[in-house]
Amino acid sequence: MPGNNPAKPRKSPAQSRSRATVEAILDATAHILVNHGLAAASTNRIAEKAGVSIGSLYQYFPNKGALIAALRRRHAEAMRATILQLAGPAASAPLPQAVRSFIHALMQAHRIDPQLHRILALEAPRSDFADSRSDIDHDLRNAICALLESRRNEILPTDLPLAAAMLVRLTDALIHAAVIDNTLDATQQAVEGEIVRVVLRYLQGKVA
Amino acid sequence: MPGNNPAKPRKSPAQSRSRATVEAILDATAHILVNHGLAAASTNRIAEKAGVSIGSLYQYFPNKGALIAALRRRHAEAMRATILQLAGPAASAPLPQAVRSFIHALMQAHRIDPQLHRILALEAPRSDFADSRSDIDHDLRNAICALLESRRNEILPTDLPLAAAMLVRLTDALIHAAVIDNTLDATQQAVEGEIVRVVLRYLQGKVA
Amino acid sequence: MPGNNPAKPRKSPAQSRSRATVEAILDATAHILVNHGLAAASTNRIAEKAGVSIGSLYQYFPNKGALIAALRRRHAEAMRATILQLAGPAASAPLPQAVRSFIHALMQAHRIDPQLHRILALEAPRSDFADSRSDIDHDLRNAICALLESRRNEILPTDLPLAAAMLVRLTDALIHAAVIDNTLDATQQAVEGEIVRVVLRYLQGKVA
Amino acid sequence: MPGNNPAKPRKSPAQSRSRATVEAILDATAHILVNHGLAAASTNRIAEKAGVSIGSLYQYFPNKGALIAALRRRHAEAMRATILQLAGPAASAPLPQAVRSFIHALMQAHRIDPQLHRILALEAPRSDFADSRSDIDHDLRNAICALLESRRNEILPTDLPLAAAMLVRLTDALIHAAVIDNTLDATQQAVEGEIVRVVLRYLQGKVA
DNA sequence: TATGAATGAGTGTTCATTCAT
DNA sequence: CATGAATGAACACTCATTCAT
Repeated sequence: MPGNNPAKPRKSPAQSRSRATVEAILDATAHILVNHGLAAASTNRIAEKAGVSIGSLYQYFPNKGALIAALRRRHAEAMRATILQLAGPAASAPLPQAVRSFIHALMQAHRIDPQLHRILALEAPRSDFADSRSDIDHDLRNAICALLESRRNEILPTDLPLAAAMLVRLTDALIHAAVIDNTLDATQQAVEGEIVRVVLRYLQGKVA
Repeated sequence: MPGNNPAKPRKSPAQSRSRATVEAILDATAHILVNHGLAAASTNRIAEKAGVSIGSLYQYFPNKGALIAALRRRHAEAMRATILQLAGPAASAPLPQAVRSFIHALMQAHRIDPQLHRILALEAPRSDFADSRSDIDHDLRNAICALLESRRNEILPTDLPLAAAMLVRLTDALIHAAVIDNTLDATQQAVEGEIVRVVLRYLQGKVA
Repeated sequence: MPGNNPAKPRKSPAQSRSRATVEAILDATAHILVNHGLAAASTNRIAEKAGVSIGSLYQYFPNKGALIAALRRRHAEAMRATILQLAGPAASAPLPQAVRSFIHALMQAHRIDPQLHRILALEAPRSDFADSRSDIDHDLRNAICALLESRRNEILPTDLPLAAAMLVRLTDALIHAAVIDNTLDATQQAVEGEIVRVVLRYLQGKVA
Repeated sequence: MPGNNPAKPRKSPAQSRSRATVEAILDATAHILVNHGLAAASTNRIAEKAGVSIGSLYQYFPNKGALIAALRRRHAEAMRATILQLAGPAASAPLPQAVRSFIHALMQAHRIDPQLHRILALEAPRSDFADSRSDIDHDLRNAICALLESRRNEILPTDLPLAAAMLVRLTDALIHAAVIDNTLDATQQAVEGEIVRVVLRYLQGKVA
């Protein structure tokens, strides 16, 4: 009998409705950010685009900053998942292969929604709330630092935390240039190879 | 016409007054951006700080975007001058020395007004695509590309425009991290040396 | 009909549940008014505090004004009961004693929940003209008028309805100052004595 | 020649324009408070009624509270002037005459704009800013206390500060009842006489 | 009958920009 | 040319109330 399924918890429909609303709001936010810019992303416009009343938006997000932060979190989570999936297995491979996998994973992660990534990374105010960008960077830094330490006798740099921090910034900047700003006048494949070379030469003085 | 001296004056005092007013407005803008943040930089507040009426501000700048753009231009010009002065002479030095000078020049340029640079680079909305940041980057890219080409037999990369573009982005990102965000947990001297190593190993496979 | 006991039950549990819900809502309203102020007393917050859904709140009260009015009524009823209990027996006492008892009863009534009384009396918007404050004042006025008339040869005022009305306002204002606003810079005991003197001198020209 | 009068200071027209705008805003505020109540007095509505843009309103008042406070101040000033003018001369008269003048002055002051007075006294939130009501009460209390002290051997009360405070509250409440709420069922003249009697009997045990 | 997600008119306030003087 | 009073669209956010479930 439809409409009276005792297996489903009573609260479930309400929860799924809520979740759908939240997703619609986040989707609308991303859409407006990407297509009209941060300045155009007013809460009223977001609500309208989401097909939801402004009151509903504020039922789920206490203020605009929290909304942006949630979107940031969602996006960061997607990137993190991609990175983990693609780079995780390569952590124990020989260094050149590990670096190649890592760079590839980062580039793929940046391809999830490059325009959104650009706005969240560059324009959205950092001081708002729960900066997930620094979170992901921090995790990455730690992971890379560990990876370097496990091979400290194969590599040239001695201040490993510094090397790790620099690698994170460096790769991030180059990948942004390649994937997001497209200011490198070269195919993304070519750039990927060149980033690998930058990193391997920095770490080992050679590529192979 | 009485007193119409075609040499230069007559108009000059007015022009120098104008220039002084423009400078006062730009100074006030920079001061407020640095000390109170982008959100506090309203045109009325800028005019007040500059000791000028809001009407006068709009006599010199058609809108707020033009004001920010002018400040950006002025700041970029100061950086460009610093870079030219410090790195120019080293262009013909041996590669390691040239790289060292270049990196040092870039770091000094970022030390002119790091907080202003941060806001202009990351927070202030760029009004149109033809902005001064890409200008300075473009010039830098050309200069470096020329430098690489004049030593194409000493270096490993073969796609020199790509290498130049990557070096610009890479150094900029690392210098920002060191000078502006201070997120590298190391002294600026140490970072400067490490950036030099990244670049030289990328170019030559070795530092010396 | 099985189990249909005509005595009282069947309906009673539902009614008592209703009453309990209403009481919970009124309690929550009073609590929020006293502890967080009128501005914080939103219907949603009241419902939450009462452990009831916002829908249920509107099942029992057609709108917010009715809710406040009900709370006002409940509070007035409590005050009325206190006054009746404390002042009733003294109605037939000699005038000075009667006045003393009356004033004391009024002060005690204002001590039931002074903070709530303050908000209901001063801040909460009165929805319609037929409010309980005028009710209690009206009853009081009549009672006092009767008391004065039964002693019209002992007292100075001749327009007894006017005297009664003035006494009600006068005592109310002074008790508010003493118990609620505490703006008299004197102990409540001292104020009570002084109010008695004001009243007795007005009625008799002397205290004893 | 019209439009070029060098006798008038340059800033004068601007100042008079400003003053007119401020007055218009305060007038509009008072009008809306009186005719539509506190709840209807939104800043946008006030600006509209004043024939002024909402921006202008905020040029002269930093927030709504300051606007209400300014209105309160203006009204209190008018009342204070009336009281001073009518009661000032009587301060040195014999007590009965002084009391009569005082009460009369207070009643006249409350007749300036009774409805506005009612809203400012009862509904407008006290916690906002510069509570002029307490100011005027405080001044009154001090004035009356001084008056009582100069005649301490003619009067019955011994705690003069308390007596003064009570007289202020008492007269205020009775005048409100007479002039503003009109809940005394008597002519204002009759009430005025009766208030005088309350006060004189309290102070002297007799009226003459 | 109870629930709570959803509504949307309305609030106080800001600020880039204009224009009469 | 300079002034600064004036503008008003726009913003982030609230809350009494409704209604599908």
